[in-house]
Amino acid sequence: MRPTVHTMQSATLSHLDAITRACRRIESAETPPLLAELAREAGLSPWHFQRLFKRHTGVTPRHYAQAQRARRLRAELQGQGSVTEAIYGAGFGAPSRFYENSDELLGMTPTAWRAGGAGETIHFALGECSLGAILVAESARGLCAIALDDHPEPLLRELQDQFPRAHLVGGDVAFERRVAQVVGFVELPAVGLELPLDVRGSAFQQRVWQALRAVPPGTTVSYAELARRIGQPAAARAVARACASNALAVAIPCHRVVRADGQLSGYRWGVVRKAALLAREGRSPQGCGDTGS
DNA sequence: GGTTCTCTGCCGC
DNA sequence: GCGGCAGAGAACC
Repeated sequence: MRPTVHTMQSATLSHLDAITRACRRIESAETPPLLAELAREAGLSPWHFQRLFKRHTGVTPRHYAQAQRARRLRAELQGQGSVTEAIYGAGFGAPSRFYENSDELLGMTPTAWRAGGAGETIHFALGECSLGAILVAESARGLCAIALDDHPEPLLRELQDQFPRAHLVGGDVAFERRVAQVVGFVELPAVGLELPLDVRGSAFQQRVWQALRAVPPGTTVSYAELARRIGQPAAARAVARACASNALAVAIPCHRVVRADGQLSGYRWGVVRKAALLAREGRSPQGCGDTGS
């Protein structure tokens, strides 16, 4: 667009482009392409390409390929073939390769996943709290969604998008008590939430969310600091994306992540709610930027 | 259990 | 910013 900025940004832009192409390449490949191959296509050395890839995506090319394979396995398991066929179809060299890590990949055996996962039942309920409408959803493994909005309708649509194949069950009286419990927690996060969480995400996202849960109420942390805490100081942007992908408001306290200067950055469920949550925890949203690093 | 591939720290240009 | 090496470790067969 503007030729004057060309020299400043072209390197970064072409990197992003090359990494995006590499991602698409990994996604479409039958078996994961070699690092050297991806690097050659990006016009970079394997070492440098590997570093760039991780800086921008938060994961290494291999991790990305593994996540891709896990996604493909879930898709294969939706089909009619045997579990073994699905495992081979997803790109595993042998069933044993998969079973070594099945718990990490699916959280259960593939047969159980197929039986319960695809036709999974998720109980949900909508309620009201001081922050507006709230939706709470729970799978057999634990709470899988806590979401906030001004109105209940978008929350329900969002839940349907999040679990398109699941059997969503609302209006369950027993479950209403669970919602009351969660609302109580949202009103007073310091009391803690003693409920199992069904946290679904990539290995990287899981690490970020785990680090978030270690941030105590009444304190805040910057994206950069959070990136440091998971041992990837250069991955602040990827950390921010992982925070934004959080499906469990307040339980995974992404509202406690603020910009390095203490200003509030975005919040999936609205910056106003983020400010309210922080104020409630005894942390004024501004002028407290020192995250104590 | 050996081989191949990946990843990272470090250094040089 | 980028390339390259060494060494450790993971993944694979």
